[in-house]
Amino acid sequence: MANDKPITADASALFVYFNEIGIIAQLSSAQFQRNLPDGLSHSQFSVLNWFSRVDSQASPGRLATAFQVTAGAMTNTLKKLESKGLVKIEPDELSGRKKKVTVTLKGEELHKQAIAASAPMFHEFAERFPAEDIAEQIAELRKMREYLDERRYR
Amino acid sequence: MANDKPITADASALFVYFNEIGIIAQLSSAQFQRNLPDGLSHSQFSVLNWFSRVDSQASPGRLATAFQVTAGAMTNTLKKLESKGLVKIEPDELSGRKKKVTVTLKGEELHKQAIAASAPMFHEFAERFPAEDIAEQIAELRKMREYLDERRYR
DNA sequence: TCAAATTACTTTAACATTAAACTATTTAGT
DNA sequence: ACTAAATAGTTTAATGTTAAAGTAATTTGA
Repeated sequence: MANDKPITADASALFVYFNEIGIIAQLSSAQFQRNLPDGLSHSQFSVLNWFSRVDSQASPGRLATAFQVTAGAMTNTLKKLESKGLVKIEPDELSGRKKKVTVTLKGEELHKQAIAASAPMFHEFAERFPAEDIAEQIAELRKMREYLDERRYR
Repeated sequence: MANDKPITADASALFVYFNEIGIIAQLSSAQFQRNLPDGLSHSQFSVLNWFSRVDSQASPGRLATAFQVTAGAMTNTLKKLESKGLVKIEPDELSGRKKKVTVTLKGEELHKQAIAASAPMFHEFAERFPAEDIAEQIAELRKMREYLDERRYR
């Protein structure tokens, strides 16, 4: 295992960068979870959120990849969402191996409700952090997210 | 539960902001974990990293608070670190309820090794993202992290 | 065409985390 | 000084995630 290239200032800064991001993710998600409608876990919310953000339908495998969880974990999450009537799971008409998952109307509503429930929190943040700064940061963060997203398939 | 204040553009941007951060945290931590020395879990590494970043000693409770995990989870993590000789757990001489946790030399070395193992990855990132941009982003992220850190105690 | 490899999803055992109950110690109030 | 409340940490049962093995369907290629 030959890699004794020293850690440069740049690489070290990136370690700090990802560390800060990890802490913010943990703290903000803990805050957010407190406001979730009863019985909706973070992973369940994430699936509903994905449907509102990315596509209106997906296979279980596509969702598992998107969230970097195993197929088994996604089977579990989708079963719970289905049992609450928040998603619909149908066989895929093009392939007997796949399934087609879509959000139900009830699912969409609960997603909206979850977001609305944390609106006060977001407003509190918004008072403290200028919209312009956040917009700039989003642009930068998006670059990193897209890079990581591409990179992981290689 | 009366809060029907609508979600403004600002609050909505913050939702996107935290979403991007959450995805980056997930993808980068998954990458990072692949390089961890055998038998060192992410939570175990985090504790070692905290000691190198924040303080040279701590009680289990302080660590649990720092990572937003329950005291039970920290008991478990510390037991494993102790059984591998990476931390030392002693009674606190000032209080019979508390314990004093410190990193051992072996723990410090494994921490360094873990960071060194992911150096190639960080160098790859460093090529793609200018040091200046990262430095600016760290400054912004730090503000948010500090704000969240204060906020959670209220 | 048919056997082997791959793909999609599910099931299961092991492990990490949580909430809640529990033990032990310290602090506060009278 | 005593008692009640608070604090620090541990244990336990339940839940969610993973890795690995299992089932079923599809694709590849000789």
